[in-house]
Amino acid sequence: MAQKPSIPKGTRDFSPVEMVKRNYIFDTVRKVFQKYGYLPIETPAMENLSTLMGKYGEEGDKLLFKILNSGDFLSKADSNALDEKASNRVMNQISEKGLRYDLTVPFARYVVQHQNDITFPFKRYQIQPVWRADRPQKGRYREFFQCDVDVVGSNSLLNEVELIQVVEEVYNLLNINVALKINNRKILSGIAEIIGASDQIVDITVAIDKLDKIGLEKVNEELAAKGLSEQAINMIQPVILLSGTNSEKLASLKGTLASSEIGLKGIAELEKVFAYCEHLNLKLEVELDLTLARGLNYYTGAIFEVKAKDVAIGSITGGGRYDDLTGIFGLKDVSGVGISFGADRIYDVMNQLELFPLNDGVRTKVLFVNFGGEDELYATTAIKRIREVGINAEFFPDETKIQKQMNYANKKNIPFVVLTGEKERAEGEYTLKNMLSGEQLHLSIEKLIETLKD
RNA sequence: GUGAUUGUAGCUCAGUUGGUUAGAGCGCUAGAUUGUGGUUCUAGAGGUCGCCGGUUCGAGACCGGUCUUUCACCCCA
Repeated sequence: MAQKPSIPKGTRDFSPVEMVKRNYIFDTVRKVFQKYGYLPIETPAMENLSTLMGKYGEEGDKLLFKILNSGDFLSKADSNALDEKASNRVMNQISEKGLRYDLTVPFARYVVQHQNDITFPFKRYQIQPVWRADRPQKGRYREFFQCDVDVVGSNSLLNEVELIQVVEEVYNLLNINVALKINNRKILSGIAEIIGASDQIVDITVAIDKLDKIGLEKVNEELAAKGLSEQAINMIQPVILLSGTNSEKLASLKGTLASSEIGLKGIAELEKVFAYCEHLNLKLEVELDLTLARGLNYYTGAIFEVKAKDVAIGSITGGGRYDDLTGIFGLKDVSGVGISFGADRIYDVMNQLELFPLNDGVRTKVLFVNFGGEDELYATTAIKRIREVGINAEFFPDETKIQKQMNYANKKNIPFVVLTGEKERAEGEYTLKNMLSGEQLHLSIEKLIETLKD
């Protein structure tokens, strides 16, 4: 047992059964992304730490996987820092690369680096794994796949609306019941502004994000613990407890935020997005949720989150608008908006609800039993013709007992088996066995292909 | 990072207050069946009880550490 190999905590192997299902998800989102004009890119698994650090907040920095420098890295490190066991100082000297934490920041880096080759607005999608060093738990892995779609170089709210359409179409195709929650960072900023706590917007959003989980009282306690005055906490109560339809909520907010220019701008943005969605007659449930904050500190406008309605697993898609992400890398005034589909959580949801269709396209339809000798060529020739018409076929590579070969077909769920021994070869025919019914037919090659086609 | 929790055959799990040679079901291999799988019958293989250390005459069981699993918190897809 001790010698048994293993994989790192929070990572997983994907066997054929799982990969067929995973690819179904990837193929579906890819198809939708392309339909809306997004094109694929890929970026390296590792980035320079300077690219990654400081983009995800303090918490995010801790969750970055760092890669040790090559060679005798310790001899180049500051011996004082080593003696003092000052992890942070030592880390800077022995590691300059890290595994990417998401796809958005590497994308911003990509946009800046390739700005002269890119035509804006630039619409791209990216389906790759990301890594986070937090403790695995339900629906949380250390290595997982994100499917990102982003548009950069356009301020238009049409992009927000389009992404909502993408969400609707993807989950419609996958047959998952979802609700999209939307908020706007500008409204949150407005709220912080009117209570005179603009610098504490992150604390405030993090706290009110927990309303569902811990309840109003605890949220208020947390706000107080963060140093908000009683008066300030009182002022935001109506905001936290806002209810009604989206337009009712917005109307009420307009009153509360009347004196905040930025707050009103956020409201106007949401109004337009809602209006367009209504016009397009989207079936997707889109709900304004002021408790939706999201920790990432680079969002500046819309914030999205999608939850599966039938499974409790946290959000399965998230995103938002970021006005100045490329600014950190030296390219000003490029606004972007994007969302990320969490493939692994979507998989978990679909698996739990048994939503995966039988995927016949990836299954072998017919197995030829190997009789060896001259029969091998006879079979190989027939298999070539069967494959030419697009039917998945395989030939058992070794001449072993038929029992074993039949069993192989059985285990792989192959619906048809062809027997081509001396008898068949002499008659120029093929014995086709239906593995479900057990029925056997003697057929010419033409009839065989015809039968396998339907 | 904090607090719990799990680990015995390939898989799912039994294993009494510490006591001889650690079991079951499923799966696997072989045979019954030399051109027929999925059913049935028979036989067989497969374990350093996660790892390291400690207590004891004696540890799968008790203690410490470590890794792993699962879950909550923080945070997040």
